[in-house]
Amino acid sequence: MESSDARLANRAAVLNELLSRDTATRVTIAVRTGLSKATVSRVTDDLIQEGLVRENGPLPGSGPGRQALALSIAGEDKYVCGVDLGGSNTRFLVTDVAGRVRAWAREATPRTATTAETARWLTDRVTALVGSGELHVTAIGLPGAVHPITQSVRTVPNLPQVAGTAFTETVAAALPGTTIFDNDANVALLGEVTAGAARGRGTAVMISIGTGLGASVYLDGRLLTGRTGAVGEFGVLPYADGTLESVMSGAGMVDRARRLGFEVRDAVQIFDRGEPQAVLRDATAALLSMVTTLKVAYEPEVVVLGGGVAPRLAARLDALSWLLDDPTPEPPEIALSTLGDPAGAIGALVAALHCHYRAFDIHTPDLGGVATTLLRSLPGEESHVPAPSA
Amino acid sequence: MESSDARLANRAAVLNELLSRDTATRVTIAVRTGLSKATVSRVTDDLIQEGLVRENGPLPGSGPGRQALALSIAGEDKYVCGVDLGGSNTRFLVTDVAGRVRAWAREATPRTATTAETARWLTDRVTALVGSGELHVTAIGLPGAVHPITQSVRTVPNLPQVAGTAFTETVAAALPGTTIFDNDANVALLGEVTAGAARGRGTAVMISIGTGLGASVYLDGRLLTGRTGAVGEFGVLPYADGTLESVMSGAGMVDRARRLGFEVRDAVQIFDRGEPQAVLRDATAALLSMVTTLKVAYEPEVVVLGGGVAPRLAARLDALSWLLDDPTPEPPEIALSTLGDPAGAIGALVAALHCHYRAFDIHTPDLGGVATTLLRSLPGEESHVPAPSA
DNA sequence: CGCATTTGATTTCATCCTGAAACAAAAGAA
DNA sequence: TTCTTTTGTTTCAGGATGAAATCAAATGCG
Repeated sequence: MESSDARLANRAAVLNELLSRDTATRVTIAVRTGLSKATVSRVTDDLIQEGLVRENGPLPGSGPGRQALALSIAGEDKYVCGVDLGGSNTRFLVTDVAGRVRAWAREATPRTATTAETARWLTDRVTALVGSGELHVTAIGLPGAVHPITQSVRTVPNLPQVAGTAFTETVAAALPGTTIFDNDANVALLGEVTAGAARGRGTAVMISIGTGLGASVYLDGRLLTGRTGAVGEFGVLPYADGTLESVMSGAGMVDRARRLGFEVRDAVQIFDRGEPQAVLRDATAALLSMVTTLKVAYEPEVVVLGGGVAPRLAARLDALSWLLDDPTPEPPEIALSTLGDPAGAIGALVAALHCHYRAFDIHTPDLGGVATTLLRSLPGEESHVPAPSA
Repeated sequence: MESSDARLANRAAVLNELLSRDTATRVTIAVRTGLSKATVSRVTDDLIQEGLVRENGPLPGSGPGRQALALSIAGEDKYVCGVDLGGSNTRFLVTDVAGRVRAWAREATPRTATTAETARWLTDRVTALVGSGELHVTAIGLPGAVHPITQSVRTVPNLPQVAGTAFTETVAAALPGTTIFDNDANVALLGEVTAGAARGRGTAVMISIGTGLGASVYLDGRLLTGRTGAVGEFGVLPYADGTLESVMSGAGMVDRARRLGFEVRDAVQIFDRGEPQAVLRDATAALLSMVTTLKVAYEPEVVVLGGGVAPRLAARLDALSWLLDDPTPEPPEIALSTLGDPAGAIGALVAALHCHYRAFDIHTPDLGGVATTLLRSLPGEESHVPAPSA
């Protein structure tokens, strides 16, 4: 199938318009995209033919004149899935291709399982959540560097069974449709850029402080992964007599506290107690150093702090008021993740949607509208599996 | 003037073909670009109408058949200029819009002059070198961060008189055509990417170690400047008890050596003597640290070392064989600048050419051919001013 | 109730651009 | 001179767009 360049751009424009508003007609699309009514009509007809768009009933008109036909994204039974496979918990999110939520879940990750068992567990959960729907794309964020070409996974201290290509290949083989993998920090940032703290920003950086330490970079409208997917592994950089990760990651802080003779369960506890002070002070200083490096490296508009420890760290940052003596003319905003823990699953879902439409040569730069309506359908419950349909 | 998208792309394809080969005909262009003969003919006629392309005499044919008409970039009298305004020396390079060298010069920068005097000095030199030609674009690299929108210059310890907007505005007002400014490390990297050590690479990073310390980033085919032009100022990052710049820049090394009681003229002398060892050791370690940071931040295909000290440092790097124990799966190549000191002027000239053609909506992603032929016309002489033409 | 008005969607038509193919031009070879 | 070969132009069909005319359907007013 070969089509002209302009045609593809117009298809994308029409479809993006449909994705961002929940109700649209041919005329409103023409006005918003700047295309002529004729072109919109033709493109729309094509999209309907291809099954990407559906003509709903007539829209009740407000004034005189013919009733407009409501258009919407078709494919209530075509599903995409976003997964955030974490070191301790895993979140699943299933929507149709318009981003309408179908099911979600949050479960403990089987930490001691083998590669095959973990893969089986994950695909079983996805299959169960998808139910009778037709799964088109699954995007999985996981705590390791994912090679963008080979999909091989590296450096996974938290979840060693997914390293290499065995896990990704097994999962991809067991799931219908396309399966893509990416670093969990990357998909979390994609979530924040699409619908969270970095919404609408052209360039943003996210520091994810969980068990480990990760950074991810969104530059001029694209996630920066690097040739091997290792971009953002700032945790390995030397700091003091260790690495940044050893000082400011959750595991690193707990480790240091224990060596000082403190009994601690997790990093959050350290913050809540305010002890050991040395660990807290060093972690804050390390974060400061990391933000400085990120600033020089990318000049982001905003630095998003994410992960379980982030809210506590942010409070300390404010106390230091380090932003005030920043000599940079236009310093980045510092923001907390607004999506919180589900950011990864939401970002993975956004990646899955991008992937789905890319297969139709449709570039979907802004899924902000989709993601926002999606957010409203996600209450705090742990999981939701739809009743089996007839 | 409004034109279709495909038309612009084809214009660009034809013109890029002409820029990269010194001799071309309509048929060879059609073959190389994949366009049809008809389209090439039409586009070429347009370009000739606009004065961008010229039809030269018939090309002596090798076999039977009609003689082909040679085409070439028009505009022998339309000039562009690249300037590398350094802390101690300034290089000028003037070519026509096809990159054919017209004049060049290297002079000591007037360090104690005022802003107005420096601007006057620079514009006088450019005007003299341009002579009777028609200057279209001047690109100037200077040792400071240049705000990409306001063109305001920041952080210029080496050349304080160009800070702010006074210098850039004065120069732009005094020179005909368009004048653009950028950081000197950025234009040097543009030179290396176009015709030097990073030729043809999609992503590359350059560390420029001169009096000061600068890094520049070329990512996926574009120079990364950041919102305010401050991307790459890794020199300000803290290192040991100072900053990276204080440890591994030329000025910083000299300063540290003198504090240790050594009498040194410049950093090169420190390397040649091999003393003070502490200064050398720290500088090497700092470079190592910087390369590690750059690797994590961008995963470049190649790291280019430039600036006067670079060759000496590179020798030490080899001795450390630090590349061998690099745990990264695909570590970047480390390369010395192959353009050397003129890299900045060449890169500035490339930027000027890009700018010139961009005004015609023609994107020139690869000026490698132009820059290479340009290199051959640049012998080691200090300057060359053309004889005044009638 | 009939008809003008208004708004939505489609169709028609002029325009622009491309590529394939036919055609014209020019040079060398037999 | 005539044929062959290569270059460059012209012609024509095929897509695609936008403006405008046209068709379609709903409201409101006399």
